[in-house]
Amino acid sequence: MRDLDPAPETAGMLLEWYDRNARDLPWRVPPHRSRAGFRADPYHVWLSEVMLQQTTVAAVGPYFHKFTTLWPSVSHLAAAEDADVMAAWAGLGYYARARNLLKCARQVAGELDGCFPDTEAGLATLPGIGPYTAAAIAAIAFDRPAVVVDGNVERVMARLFDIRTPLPAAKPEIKAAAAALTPAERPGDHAQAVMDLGATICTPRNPACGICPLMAGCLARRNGSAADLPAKTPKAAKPVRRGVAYLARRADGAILLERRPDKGLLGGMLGLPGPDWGETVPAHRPPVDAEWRISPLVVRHTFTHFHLELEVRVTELPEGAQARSGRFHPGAELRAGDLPTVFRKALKAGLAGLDD
DNA sequence: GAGCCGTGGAT
DNA sequence: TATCCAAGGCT
Repeated sequence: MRDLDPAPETAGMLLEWYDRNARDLPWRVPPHRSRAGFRADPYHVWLSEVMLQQTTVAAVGPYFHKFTTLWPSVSHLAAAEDADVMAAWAGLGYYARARNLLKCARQVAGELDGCFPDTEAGLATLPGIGPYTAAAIAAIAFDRPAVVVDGNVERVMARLFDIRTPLPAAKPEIKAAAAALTPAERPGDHAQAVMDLGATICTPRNPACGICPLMAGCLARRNGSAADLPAKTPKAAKPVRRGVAYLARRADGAILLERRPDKGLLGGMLGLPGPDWGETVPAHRPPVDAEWRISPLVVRHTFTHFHLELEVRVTELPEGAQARSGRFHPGAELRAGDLPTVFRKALKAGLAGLDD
């Protein structure tokens, strides 16, 4: 591994930049208060960090507000109903995070007296808290000099040290670089400073090197490689999967929904019934024996690793109708916002087909 | 290590 | 339209 000594003034310049340019985020203690010794509520740090996993600040904002309003502490969250938490998370994606969030909350409330562990190792034992999140909470909430490495840090380090090894093979080298830069003082602000820098200046495309506080010491800028870093091994193309979703509406307006199994795609979430999605639509029976019509609107949706084309079939049923599985949700309690996005789209397409 | 797991915005 | 990508974790 290459020698990765940053210029001695680099970390200090980064913190000075952060003191002047830190973004105002709902879960953040601003630098002037951090310097005065104030720390963020560990519950807020944990909740925001889990929500921010592979998710933009803009998307997280309303969800963070909703969760902290509904459940002001980890103990409140631990006491919540599973279905309420999954419904509140609907639309944010990566639903295993919501299931692990509840597991973690119940573990903290039930076994740890409502207090999060204050060390990186302790945090890392909890569900949904991996290497990044453990380090981030330890640094931000508990002032531990943990080495925080997320996608922003990877990009900033790859450029600062002109690391051309492609990810993920470059991870050890990048971790060493981040460790060499992490200060003993204000490690939480330092971590947030690197991430803010990556989000606003050292961006994936068109990095604003001209206004970067670290421009003097940046090897990629000197070598002209900044725009090409970090290198990544190419990803596989997304295949197309096909499926059918059934929208059954009773005369009283209730709609048939199923809760999906806890594991796998959209695990634990409500959805429209239908066969599993695959290269072709498998032979199957509809959830109710009825006359089904095909909505003219095909739903297209892209997941992490495949494109989906979903046909929506619709029917109207008498008031007392029964289904083989799932539950009819009265129109009054049915909120499209409680569904994952693909089923919000399917519901909309199906209702248009029913009402045309 | 590599596949699985969402979504919406930017380019 | 197609691709990339965002404060990753789990298996």
